[in-house]
Amino acid sequence: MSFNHHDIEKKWQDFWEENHTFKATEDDNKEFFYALDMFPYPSGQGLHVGHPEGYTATDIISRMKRSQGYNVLHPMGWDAFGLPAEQYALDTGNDPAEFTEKNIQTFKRQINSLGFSYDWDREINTTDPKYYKWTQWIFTKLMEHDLAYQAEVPVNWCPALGTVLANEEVIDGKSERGGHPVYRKPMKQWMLKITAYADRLLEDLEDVDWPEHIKDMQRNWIGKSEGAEVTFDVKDSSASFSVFTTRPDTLFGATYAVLAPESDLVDKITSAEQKEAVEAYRKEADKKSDLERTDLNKNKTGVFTGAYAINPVTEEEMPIWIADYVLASYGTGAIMAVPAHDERDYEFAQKYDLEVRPVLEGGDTTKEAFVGDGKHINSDFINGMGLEEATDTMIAFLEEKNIGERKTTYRLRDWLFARQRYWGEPIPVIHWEDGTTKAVPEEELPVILPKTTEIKPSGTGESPLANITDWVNVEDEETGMKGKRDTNTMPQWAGSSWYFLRFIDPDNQEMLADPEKLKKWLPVDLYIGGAEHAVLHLLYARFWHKFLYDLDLVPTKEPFQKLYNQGMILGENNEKMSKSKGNVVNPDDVVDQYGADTLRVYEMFMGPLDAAIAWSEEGLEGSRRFLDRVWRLFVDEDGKLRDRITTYNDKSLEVVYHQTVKKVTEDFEALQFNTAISQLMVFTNAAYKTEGLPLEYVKGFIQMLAPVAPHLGEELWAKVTGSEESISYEPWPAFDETKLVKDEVTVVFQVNGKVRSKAQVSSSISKDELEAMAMENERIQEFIEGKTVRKVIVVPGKLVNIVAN
RNA sequence: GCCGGCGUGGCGGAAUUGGUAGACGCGCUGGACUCAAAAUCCAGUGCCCAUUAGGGCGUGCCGGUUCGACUCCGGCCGCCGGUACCA
Repeated sequence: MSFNHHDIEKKWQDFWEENHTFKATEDDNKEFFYALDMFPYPSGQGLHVGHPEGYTATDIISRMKRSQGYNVLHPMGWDAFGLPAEQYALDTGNDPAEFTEKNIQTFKRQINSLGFSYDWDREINTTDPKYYKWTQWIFTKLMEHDLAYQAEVPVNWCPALGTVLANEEVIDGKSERGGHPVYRKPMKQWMLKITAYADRLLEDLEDVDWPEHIKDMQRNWIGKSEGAEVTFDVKDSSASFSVFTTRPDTLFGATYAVLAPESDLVDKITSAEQKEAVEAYRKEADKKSDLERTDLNKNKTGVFTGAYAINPVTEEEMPIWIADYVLASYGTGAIMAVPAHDERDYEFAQKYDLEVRPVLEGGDTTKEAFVGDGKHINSDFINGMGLEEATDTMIAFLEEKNIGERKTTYRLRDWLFARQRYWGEPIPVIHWEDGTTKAVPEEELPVILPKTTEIKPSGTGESPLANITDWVNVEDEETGMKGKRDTNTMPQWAGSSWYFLRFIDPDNQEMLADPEKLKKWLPVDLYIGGAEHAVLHLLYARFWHKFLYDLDLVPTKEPFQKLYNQGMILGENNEKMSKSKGNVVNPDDVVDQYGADTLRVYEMFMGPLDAAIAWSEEGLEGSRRFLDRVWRLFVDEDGKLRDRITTYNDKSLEVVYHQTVKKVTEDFEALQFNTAISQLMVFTNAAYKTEGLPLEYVKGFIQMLAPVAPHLGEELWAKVTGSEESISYEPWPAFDETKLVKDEVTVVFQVNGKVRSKAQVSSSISKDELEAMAMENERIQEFIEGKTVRKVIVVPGKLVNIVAN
């Protein structure tokens, strides 16, 4: 007889709900633990088998921590604004709010069917005005502190659709839907000045317990780079321009300069003869998207402007070119080219026959650029110096002459925060007829997203909100001044940048969260989610958190102390699961056929949490078999407790039990669930081979199993103890260090590093005794006969190695 | 190209202050139970040679350090993830 998962899973899910078993306690005598999952976007597809992997991991930790006497905050919510709902609305004419609500209900049902211990009293939804009031409020605070500003930024404008498209909606310069041409068009956009926090976002990575590769990805994204800014005068002109360089020490080798084609300076300096060529080139560059410009980087192109810059140290003339290998958006949008010591400049110089002047020893600049360190040559006052000294000397020189300075730049750019979409948080701003732009005051928040039956493109590039004139047009009650609401909405990243704070105090009407409560729960102790959010979500959330920290609204510099990324679950054919490949596993089917506990055990047992591993139906069956085996160990065919369970302890399971408590506890803590489960199996196998099962061990074992298989855990606990309480708050089992060691251990005897014999010995045997035993061993004697023993290595309790020749 | 990670049986994976390689599971083989099958329980299972006893080989490849290397060092090969005219 095996257990009926349909019955017991329903029974305990109902029990937990009725008793609010997982309502977070806030007892000041206990420690606080915050275990968080990246909340999902509730897509129409429903839950994927990948979702429960991370959710199960945090759930196991949450359940163990409750047992260990912590207050545990383990919440769930919905990141429910997003493009798919809007596209669905556009296609079908349905309300995205209704569609989203339906999806949420599906997700919630599926999540609950898996037995996660969420405190649903704290459920939040980013599309709920009670929630996004505070998202908007944070935006107004950012405005107040000059961290939100408007700028002209090019967008993907599709005239045929009358709308602006996201990058992922543009394929080869055409709209994904309809294949219409897409152009880059400058539009006024809200930007957030995340660059003001670049240094802190970089430095504070040192303080968090995150996987090193994720930290690296963030470091690369921020892309701090140190060097100097140098000003160049343009010959026969009052104009000048600055360049950023990481190698100011090579200034003597700068033989030409390049401006980004978009640079305003180009108009001023281009000579009459070159005007036509320059204009033609700029037009070409304009057509290319950023992606194309960087993609097609093998073949550099450019045009001479006819103007010359003066090299401030050599005072020689340097031709000024424009080329799209120089990006307007990085540094100053202009470079000094040192072809002898920069690969890109070298390639360009070769193509257009520009001078290559080596200023460093080493390498052969007739063949390729030399980018290493070397003694400076052809460089006047820095000749003979190495990289560091030459750089410092050059910067000192530039600063003294007032033609340059030490400078740090970042790859990180400001956050484009506006979307020309309907389904998002409205930007809480009014543009008044007197030309002023003001944030909506706090008491008028939230600015509610108006309901509409027609979500259609405005045709102007503005969001569909522009069509809703009653909503757009406002009048100041006191002064009668007229104004228009901003029709932009926020990107999906907005709501997810602070949701972990709201979980701490989800119903607060007065503020985003009570500081006292934040102090207790923050930072998040464990945050698990997919690696696809390694950069953007985590960087944005850190930025907002630091901003709120500066306003004294949150108590910690960093939001997430420990981060972990679950891996991907692949299809049985080892490929990414997708409908087209027909290898998608639906969690509903698994839960129906094998039960939630089986799914949880299987996903944790597959391998390391962060690995990408293929699904295996046979492996899944094996996990169910293990749970059945556990059930039968304690329960007989009639559903009665087996009389093997006894209060008498014959000690036959003592060592393995204490080892199991130690290993499971430590492995759970380290998120090594596969080896923890393996240890539970080891105990089960040992228990099958012995007569009596001490009650104490049975209870401890069930407690360790329960975080992974909670329904079975509760059911067995009720049967074994007769308790009517949940197992959730029973104190976690402890192990006794002195009982971990067996009296007898197997040692191996080696000759020249090869195992030749084994022996059972008392674990307390001395080194000398062990050595003597080895030397007397018959097999060993055979092997060392006629040889001279050179050395004997004895590792107590492990081995003896005899070196002989 | 650069950065990060990985490479262990038929398969998923264990084992790192250097000390019995292959825990645990899957699969497979045999046995018990059964009229039979399924399920279950028990046993075996890295590869090669050998009837056994036993021997040899073995953690991507080549080399090194060491009494002893999956683990440390040097050099290759392959795979995965991230990222890229970032000056």
